[in-house]
Amino acid sequence: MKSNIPVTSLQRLPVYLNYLKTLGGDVKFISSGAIARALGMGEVLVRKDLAYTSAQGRTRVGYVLSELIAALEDYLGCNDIKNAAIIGAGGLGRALLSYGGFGNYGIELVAGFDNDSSKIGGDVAGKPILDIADLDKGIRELGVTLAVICVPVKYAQSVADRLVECGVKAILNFAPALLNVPEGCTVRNIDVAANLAVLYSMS
Amino acid sequence: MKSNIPVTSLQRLPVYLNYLKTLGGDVKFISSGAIARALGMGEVLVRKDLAYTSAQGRTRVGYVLSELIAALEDYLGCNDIKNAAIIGAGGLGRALLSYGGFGNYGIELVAGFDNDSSKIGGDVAGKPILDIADLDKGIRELGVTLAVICVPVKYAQSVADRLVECGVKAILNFAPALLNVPEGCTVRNIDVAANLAVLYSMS
DNA sequence: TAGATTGTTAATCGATTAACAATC
DNA sequence: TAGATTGTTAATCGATTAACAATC
Repeated sequence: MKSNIPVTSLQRLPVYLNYLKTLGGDVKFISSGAIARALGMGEVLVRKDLAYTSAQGRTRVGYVLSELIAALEDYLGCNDIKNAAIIGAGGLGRALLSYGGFGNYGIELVAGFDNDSSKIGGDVAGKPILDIADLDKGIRELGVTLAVICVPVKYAQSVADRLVECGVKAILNFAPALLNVPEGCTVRNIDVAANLAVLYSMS
Repeated sequence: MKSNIPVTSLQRLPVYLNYLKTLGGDVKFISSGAIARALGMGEVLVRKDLAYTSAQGRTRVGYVLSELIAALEDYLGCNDIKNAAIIGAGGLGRALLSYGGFGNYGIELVAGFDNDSSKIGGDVAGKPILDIADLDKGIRELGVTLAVICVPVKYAQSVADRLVECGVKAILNFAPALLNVPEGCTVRNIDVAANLAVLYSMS
């Protein structure tokens, strides 16, 4: 959808946004050089990345901080509200339901799903836990387009199939499973243990 | 440490390992082509990646599955036991303490740390929750070299500083903060909300 | 043998960096 | 004006892919 931005650039945009938001209200302008120094990157790369958005720098001055933040938010779709669901209300699923950071990107968590009858009907941080047997109905009725899979690995593929079937466009998968999904749905796996092992191998 | 393997290759090794482990006990050999097809990648890339490990394929046959798994485990250090701690025993921290997947990579979770007196002295999944005031002492005594930061963003940098001070070599950071650490310590941030937003932008 | 597969060398592709003109 | 900064074009670098010799 996002024309021709490299994925690597796209992945850096939230990093810029995050950093810019930490700057106090007295900062009005910021240059690509200053951003680059703060983030330990090359300044040309910063300018190129920012150029994919609608941000416009001013020569001799840099970028107007508020405009730059707005451009990044706009590009990342933070102003389009998107509904998301957490599938699996175990420890991780519940932690994510309680996490407030999704709102920064226009993502609204609308429900969790689980198969445990002691959880179904309850809520976490105000978000209802629904019966995973009603996943399809719930996803459709709530207009969910993003999902996070936090179910045990053996259920992950069937959950993904049902999500795709219901029109979910992007899935973040915490189960250590390779999910097979058709074109039109984007999946990303996050394997915390593997990440830590790789970090260790790098050090 | 790992000579000259590209980070991109290194990050794929756990994916191969995971896939290979799902293959039933009746599979004795596997070719790079079969792996590539299953994972949707190019077969030359698979061979190149595997060549960084001690794996040796056999012409006409492929790799001996058990040998290949062993080579990957060896390369990723799954046979060196490394002690890890989770800093912050909120929802996410506790979920990670309960997660059994670390053992696959030779990572042993030895403790959680928190500042909440109602949690200190307790345990999660058999792992003790220690007082974060004693972080330095605990990390040193327990021989922790890997850490996962799950504390609120405002504490993240100071926790990181203390971890580095105590010799922690790799940090996985779930707080949405840019951590400043010296050479010799590797940090990786995981921002679940940003990941989901990027996925959405890609679709 | 013919065919399948590995491992490596060369070619391609894409992302990052360097150079620089434009501008205020 | 001089200097700082953007945005873009060209060069470099690194990772992926293609080609192919070796082998069983």
